[in-house]
Amino acid sequence: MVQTVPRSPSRGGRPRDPQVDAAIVDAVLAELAAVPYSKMRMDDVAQRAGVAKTTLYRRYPSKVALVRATLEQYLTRFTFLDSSDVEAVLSDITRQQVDEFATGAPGAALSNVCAEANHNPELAAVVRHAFRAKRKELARVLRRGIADGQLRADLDIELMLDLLLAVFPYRLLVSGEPVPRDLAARLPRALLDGARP
Amino acid sequence: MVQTVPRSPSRGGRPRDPQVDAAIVDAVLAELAAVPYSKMRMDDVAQRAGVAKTTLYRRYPSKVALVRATLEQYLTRFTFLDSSDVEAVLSDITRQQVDEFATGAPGAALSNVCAEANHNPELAAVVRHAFRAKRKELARVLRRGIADGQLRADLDIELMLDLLLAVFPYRLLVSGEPVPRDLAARLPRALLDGARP
DNA sequence: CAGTTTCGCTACTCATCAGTTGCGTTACTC
DNA sequence: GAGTAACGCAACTGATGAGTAGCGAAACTG
Repeated sequence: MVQTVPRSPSRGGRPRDPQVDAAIVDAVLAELAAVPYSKMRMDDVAQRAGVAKTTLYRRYPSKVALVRATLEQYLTRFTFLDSSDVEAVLSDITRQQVDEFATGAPGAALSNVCAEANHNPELAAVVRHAFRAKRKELARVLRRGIADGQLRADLDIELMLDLLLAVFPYRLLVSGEPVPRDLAARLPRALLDGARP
Repeated sequence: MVQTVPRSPSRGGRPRDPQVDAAIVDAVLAELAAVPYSKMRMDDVAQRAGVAKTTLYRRYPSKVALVRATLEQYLTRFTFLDSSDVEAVLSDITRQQVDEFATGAPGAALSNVCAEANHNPELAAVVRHAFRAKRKELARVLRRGIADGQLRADLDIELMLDLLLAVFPYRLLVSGEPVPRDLAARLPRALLDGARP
């Protein structure tokens, strides 16, 4: 867990402006949506946040620390639907992915970070930790589905997880094709066709 | 189609060494397997190829031109199995992908280029052209499978293509997990489970 | 042979950008 | 008020790396 540079413990002095914190995070996400990590410039982040570059370095020791902290904050937003209906849970997951990846800056930023993470261990750790957590949760859903007879007993769970999570990044990062919104419904339907007992 | 810098048309003079051409291509693939595009240095390519940097610039006007030309050459290697058995064709495709992505420098280079292509239109064009060609060919296989009754008539072909091609890049670029070799068999099997009439 | 082009080598130019420094100002605490 | 830390601003350092220039030598053509 990357921390911002902490204030020195002694009290007193002008307090940090929390609006500045928020503005910086937003600016990083916006910049990363537009350019890859390697081309994201600290000057641009500062300017977009309406902040001096020195202010960035008062909070984060380096560019990578800034991005890491921003990502960690961003990646905690995913949630899981609490339902015993496997198809409902999976549809909800894919719908969230469509919302993230198909539209808006954060999804584009995430795909850019994935691209960079390929050879930036610091960022890879953050991204992979988040995706692993998601996989773990999803695996539990599938095992429960097997236990109560919604899914085949010999289901290839690991592969199923890949298929659920792979399509959206693939379209953004590799094929470059747009992500149609109805994919949120088509994906779990197609996968479950082969997964029922 | 990026060309090497052509020799001036007048004949005479020392001919280009074709071994140098090959060494350069190999060196680019090897470098790109180790570092992302943005960190690939022309000096390193030259050194690995056992060639002077000026020699690179005699053939390619810029870094991006060098990488593009190398990729175009590399991406023409994929082939399709000529068989009427859909599962056989799909298994062959996934096997080729495993060979490419799970092992060896070229696959790692490709994933690195995919990462860079995310915001480098010049490279994106090359990669996407190659993947689009592959999709087209695969779509034909699936339609044939529907026509002769191997596959369901209401199969979601587009989604099927995504699922066939997405898993390997996903593992490399996003989840960072290794690509087990038996995925080549598990993937088409799982997909066909839900695709038969 | 003369002419031409490739090639290795060394050294250079030049732009970019992360991170720093110093200073004046502002907003708090005691 | 005095002390302290957050801010903006502007100028700077220092490293990195794409692309270039000039040289001497090697390899071909006529």
